[in-house]
Amino acid sequence: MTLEGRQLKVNYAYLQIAEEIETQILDGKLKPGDRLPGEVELAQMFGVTRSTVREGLRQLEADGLVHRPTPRRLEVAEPQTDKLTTRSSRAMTMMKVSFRDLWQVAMVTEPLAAELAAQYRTEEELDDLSALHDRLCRARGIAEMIELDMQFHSAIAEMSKNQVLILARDPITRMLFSGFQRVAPAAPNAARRQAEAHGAVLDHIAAGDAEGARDWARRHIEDFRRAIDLAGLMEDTPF
Amino acid sequence: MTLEGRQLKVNYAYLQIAEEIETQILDGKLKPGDRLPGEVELAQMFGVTRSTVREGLRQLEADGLVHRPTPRRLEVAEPQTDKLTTRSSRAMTMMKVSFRDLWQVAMVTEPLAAELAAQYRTEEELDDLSALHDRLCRARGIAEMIELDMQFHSAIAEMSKNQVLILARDPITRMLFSGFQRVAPAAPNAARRQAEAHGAVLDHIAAGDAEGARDWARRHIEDFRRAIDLAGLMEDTPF
DNA sequence: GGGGAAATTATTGTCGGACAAACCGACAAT
DNA sequence: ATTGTCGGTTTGTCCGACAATAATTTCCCC
Repeated sequence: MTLEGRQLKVNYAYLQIAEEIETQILDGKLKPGDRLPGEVELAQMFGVTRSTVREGLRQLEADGLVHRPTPRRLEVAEPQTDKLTTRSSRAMTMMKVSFRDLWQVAMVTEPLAAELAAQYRTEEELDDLSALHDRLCRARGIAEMIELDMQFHSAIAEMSKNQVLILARDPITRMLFSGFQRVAPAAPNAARRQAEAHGAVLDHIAAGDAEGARDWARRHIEDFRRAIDLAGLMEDTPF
Repeated sequence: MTLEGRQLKVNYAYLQIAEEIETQILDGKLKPGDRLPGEVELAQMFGVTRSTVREGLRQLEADGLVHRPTPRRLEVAEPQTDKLTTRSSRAMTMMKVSFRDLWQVAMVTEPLAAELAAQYRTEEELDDLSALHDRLCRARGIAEMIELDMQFHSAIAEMSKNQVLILARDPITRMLFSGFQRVAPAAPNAARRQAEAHGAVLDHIAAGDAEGARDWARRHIEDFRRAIDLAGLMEDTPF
């Protein structure tokens, strides 16, 4: 027979504290915005020293479950995408994802975002997107163009009203574009075609034509690939 | 002119330490598996107290950048998806994502996974997947079936060899299935059709037919939607 | 009486030291 | 070669303290 040696976790005090507060947050007993007691009080509540409490709080803080709007106000944080996004990006850099991996996924997320945006966009968002597109057309430097391009895509994702999609695609496009930055000089006339594609996507979203928006978005990302291919960066690890 | 008041972040000592170590890890000066000095030594290096070092380490630990294989061995961790996954799931729970959001994204990730799996699968993986499918066919309880179903999908994602996709889809399917668990009883004969779809996906992956695998995966997820629709859970917030 | 300035209080970040428990590595014993 | 023992380390936790500063209260003036 085999004795299963499940790793039993020692319950350190600071971890217990972090877990306790975490469960209370996830169970909804503590809601975003709720203020937490001071460290001394917490220490008394849990019967440990302030140092121990602090270590636990540092964890929760890093987890993004609590935050300090001002240095001495500790409250339950509301889930923020950017913390998670940077974390994901970091993981991706460490696991040395390839350009191809990023592109393959963007190839399905961006068209989906466009498709949904065409269905759920509001007039106001449409105006913003249009303004963004104008700025992009007038942009000069390559770095600026890429930055605006990324914003354009993000704006579309926001319009989809799909939190999951927003969360999932953000780190991906972020990395893709930041990697693209080093390729851009090799694809000089990508700019015009890019502007063209953006315009088409914008039009279809404005018209509420989901399929059209999706198809143009797909074409746009495919185009992206061509530029990367041209630079011979598709295979190796870009970061 | 406008003086932009960019929020300058006060650099607390424990944050500086965390950042310093973090950058060294991300820059590759410290590689996964590298052992870090003890806390006292770190304290001396940075010229702070051990307490301060500890708070910084707690942060890095929560970030998943370092970990302790054994309590007194601190080393650079290699990026682990599960830490990130749970974090994403937590964020999604808190932002109360809807079933629809999850489904819409799964609707593109799962077919992509199947498509890539058909191209890059190895014989060994194929055997494993097949075994998984057999187990699924013989499974009795609903909970067990759902668990195996999820594993089936994860296995396919692994076969895609696309780290980005794996990272992105994991929290999504995890939530989707865990939510599905409460719907399942309402869709009694979903099981057979599910097994059928799985079988078809498996066959196409085995045959290296990317498009066939993709289409069947899509059909499978669509089917999923029907079950959820049936339970009237598509609109509201499931978690 | 209300609004703003000054003073007070509370809380945080950091420090230094201390202790028991546990782990690690090596050595001895069977 | 496996097991038991031992000492040196390192960690988890604790205590107490201090300066800086945000938060709160008090006070003053209009």
